[in-house]
Amino acid sequence: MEKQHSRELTFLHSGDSLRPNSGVADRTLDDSSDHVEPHIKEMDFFSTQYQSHDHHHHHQEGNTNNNGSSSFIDSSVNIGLNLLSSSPGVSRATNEEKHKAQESALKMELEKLNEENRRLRSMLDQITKNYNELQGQLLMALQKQAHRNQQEQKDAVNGMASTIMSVQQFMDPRPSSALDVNEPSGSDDKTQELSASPENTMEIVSKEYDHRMVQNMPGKQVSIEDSTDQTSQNWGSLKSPKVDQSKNEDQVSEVPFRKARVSVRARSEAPLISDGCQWRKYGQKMAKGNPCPRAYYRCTMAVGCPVRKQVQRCADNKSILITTYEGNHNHPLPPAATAMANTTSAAAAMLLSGSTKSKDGLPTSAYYPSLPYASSMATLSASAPFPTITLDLTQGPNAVQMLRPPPSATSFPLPLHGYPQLLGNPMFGPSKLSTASPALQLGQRPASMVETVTAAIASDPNFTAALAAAISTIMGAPPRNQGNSSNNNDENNNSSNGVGVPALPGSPQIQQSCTTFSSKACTNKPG
DNA sequence: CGGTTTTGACCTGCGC
DNA sequence: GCGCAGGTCAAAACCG
Repeated sequence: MEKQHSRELTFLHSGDSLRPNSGVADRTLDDSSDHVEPHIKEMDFFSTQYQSHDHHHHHQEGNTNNNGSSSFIDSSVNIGLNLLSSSPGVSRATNEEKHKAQESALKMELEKLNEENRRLRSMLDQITKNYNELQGQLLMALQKQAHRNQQEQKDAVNGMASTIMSVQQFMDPRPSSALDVNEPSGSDDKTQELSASPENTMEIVSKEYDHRMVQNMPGKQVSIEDSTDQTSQNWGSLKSPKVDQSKNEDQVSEVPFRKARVSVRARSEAPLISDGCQWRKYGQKMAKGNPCPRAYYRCTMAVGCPVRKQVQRCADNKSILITTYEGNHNHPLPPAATAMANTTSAAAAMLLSGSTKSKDGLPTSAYYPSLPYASSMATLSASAPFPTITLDLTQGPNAVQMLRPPPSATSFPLPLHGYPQLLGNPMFGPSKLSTASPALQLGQRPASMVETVTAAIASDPNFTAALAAAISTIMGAPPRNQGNSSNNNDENNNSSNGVGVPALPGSPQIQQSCTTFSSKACTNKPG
């Protein structure tokens, strides 16, 4: 079991080289240490892992040789084992010695375990980072494609020029961020806002985007006195759309879409999905039609952070946890949180960009014909006050699914094929394997992989959230891009724009107004 | 002691 | 205008 986690982690770590034929690793371990106890294997594996990570990707990279890398720990571990198991009949003195030896061996093991834990953590961090990076690239690619689609539609429909314009600006990383950022009078540092972190930049952009949506004007006019105030303004604007709306009739059509909602449903037994941010609960309410209370959280990572989220279990299926994010962080985010933010932002961006084109505001769904999964994302709910995107991670590979009745569990395009690294993702593991349609999902092949990874990572909600975010994003992207880009650069961070996307430490265009995991799919009432 | 959670009250929007 | 429901506030309780 544990051995398997390790393996999974290894693959994840090596990232793109994740392959179905994990048997290689199996063999390596099995051959070299068949008689060693599981936990020992684990240690061995981890350490190996770590080494390979730090130096070069030893064997995992493609070298199928099974020897080598496991010697280090094995030897040390074996010492303890031998001490433990050898010699049933000896004198007392020897026994005492033996005990001492055992003690020391156990201590050593403990220490090693601790070390391994630390290493694992760093590995997880790295993995998360890698995912984030990939995600960012994918998002960019996504945006580009969406942009293209819009252009096409634009050609087809001229009347929508203004809205498309706003979308385009939204898509364009540089201008938008540059626009608003330059004037954070109240904020500490423009430079900080600009470059400090991807998140920041994105925040700014998103804010601007909000305003654009509200005022239907290309940016910057809105004075962003203070990032905090700004965002809170946006937040407030949610409640009083009519005020802004009164400015212009044209905007009327936009108003309902000012705030996109990204609804993500995921199976989780945990009361709360840790997404890398710090939250403070500020309220709880019983929502109509749902026996489970809805909890309200506020981001406390920064003083004025306007981001809030709602958490509620689905009335139909209480194993499904629905989390709703709203607002933009006005502070740097940890990797895990970034992933989530990026994902929801991207989804919302897609929704918004698509929504701008549907003047009816009808519950349309296919705004991105060329994006198989994205198409299902951009679904608007006519009844909802805000456009809502539902990232349904409780379904199958069709994980990303917007406000649509889930297709029968049998249909399986399995985009995962294109995303080997996803196979090891806990997000799919726990949900699918344990509940929905186990066999169908990943059952036959790398099922074990998923399971093990799931088991291994399930304990780390942060990681889960991050991966969930990454996945949900990836799922919305065309498989090809993913396959290519994934391999390019896990470690290469920002500079690695295999996709040809502007480097940007973070996709500025992404972070839009608000991201929401809403419960509309299962609990919300129309109205 | 500071931060978080709990929980009832309050505010606001919306439908009738 | 009234009632309902969603969302927020804020004091008290709780926790590390």
